[in-house]
Amino acid sequence: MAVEPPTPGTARPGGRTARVRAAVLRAAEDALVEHGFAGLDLGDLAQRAEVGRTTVYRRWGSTTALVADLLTDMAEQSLPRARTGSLAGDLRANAQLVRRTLADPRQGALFRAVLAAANGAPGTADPGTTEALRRFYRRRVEEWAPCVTEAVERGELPPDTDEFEVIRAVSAPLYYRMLTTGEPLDEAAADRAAAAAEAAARAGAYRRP
Amino acid sequence: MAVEPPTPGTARPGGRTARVRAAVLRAAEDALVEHGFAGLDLGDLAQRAEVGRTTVYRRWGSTTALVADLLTDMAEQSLPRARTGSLAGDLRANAQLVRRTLADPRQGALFRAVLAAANGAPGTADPGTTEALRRFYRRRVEEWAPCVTEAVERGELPPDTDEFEVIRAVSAPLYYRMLTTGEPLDEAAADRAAAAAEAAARAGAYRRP
DNA sequence: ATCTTAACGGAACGGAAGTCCCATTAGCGG
DNA sequence: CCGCTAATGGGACTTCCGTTCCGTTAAGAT
Repeated sequence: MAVEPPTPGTARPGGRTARVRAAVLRAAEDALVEHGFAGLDLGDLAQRAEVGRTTVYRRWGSTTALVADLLTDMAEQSLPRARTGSLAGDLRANAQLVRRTLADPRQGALFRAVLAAANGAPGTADPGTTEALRRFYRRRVEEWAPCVTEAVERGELPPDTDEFEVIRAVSAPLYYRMLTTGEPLDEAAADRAAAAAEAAARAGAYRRP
Repeated sequence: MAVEPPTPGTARPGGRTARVRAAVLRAAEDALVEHGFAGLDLGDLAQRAEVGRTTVYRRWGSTTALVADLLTDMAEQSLPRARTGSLAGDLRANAQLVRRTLADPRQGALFRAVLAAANGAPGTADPGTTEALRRFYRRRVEEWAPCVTEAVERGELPPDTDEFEVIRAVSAPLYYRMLTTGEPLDEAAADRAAAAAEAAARAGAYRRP
């Protein structure tokens, strides 16, 4: 006569449970790309994943919690950074990677939906979604930060440069453009983002206080 | 035996209709601040605004359409730009204004909710919301762009500098920080955003192609 | 001031989203 | 290989969102 298990899917994570999770997360991606976060329906998801409706409700409970799980899954697939030898080249490579991701119909829609999910329901929804999003971006930034550190060591940048802030400065204009304007994310925009971040970093705008 | 009117609220926009609109939009702001866009419920809104549920559904129909109307309303309250005399001062003033807005509990939550609404439901929802958001930001950028134009005329920046892009470059890092990291939007972050945009502009990173 | 009808609002309706119950399936430890 | 039970899934049930119907109110024109 044990009470309810704390969180379903933790005691027996292998085999079927893992298969169900993968199927639902993949279905969630598809649904987010098609209908966005606002149109995410757990019942529809169960059909897509060929999984019982009850299972989806029991395992995740809410759409935001499911997005949190999806973000955790996405964070595990980290992309290796470039190593071109120069700061300009590395930042350009990073900018083009971000641009390609956001400009891709599928990936771009997914990122917009995920951002909306994490920022569209404060207080009410579980804070786990916001935390998952932060972890995702922290990880991505940490992956590329060494580019800046190396540039500092080569003497290209001031010694007390905040390497994380430089990497974020590359992505920021691309995200801002995607979210607030309808202008396309072309390669020129990515190159400009990288060039601007580099110029600002050289001028010492990202030195630690 | 006329058919349904095209859009309710257009033939008799005065008096009660205007009062209802104002009450509902204000209630929508409150609800967005409290529960975010995902928790926006038209029925609850009607109660807050002390208005018939039917009216809200007939006038706006969906939560995204209501946010679109709210954005149109917000766009009309444009804030005057600063005139400090120097590019650095003007950009700092703009950065601090944006920072203050996003850091404010009410305004910040409202902006996150609105961004989520406009970017969280692509395809399915009316594209009017996205368009309203773009108009809002186009207007804000146009309000501040003269700062950059004047700096160009004073010879502080390259002649073919894209003034809109410089203004966007000031906001971008602040929005990116708000959306992807949990770090607070302090005054130092705003000053850094302004300094970075200025340095990049001086280096010619925002020259038109 | 009066008339027309656009717009509002209460109430009842239909349907879908989310929950509960319980039988069935299949991890995982022995 | 066997047994225990975590996890799944079908179906009934409940609740609430969005729509429809229709009478009432008041905006705007004459």
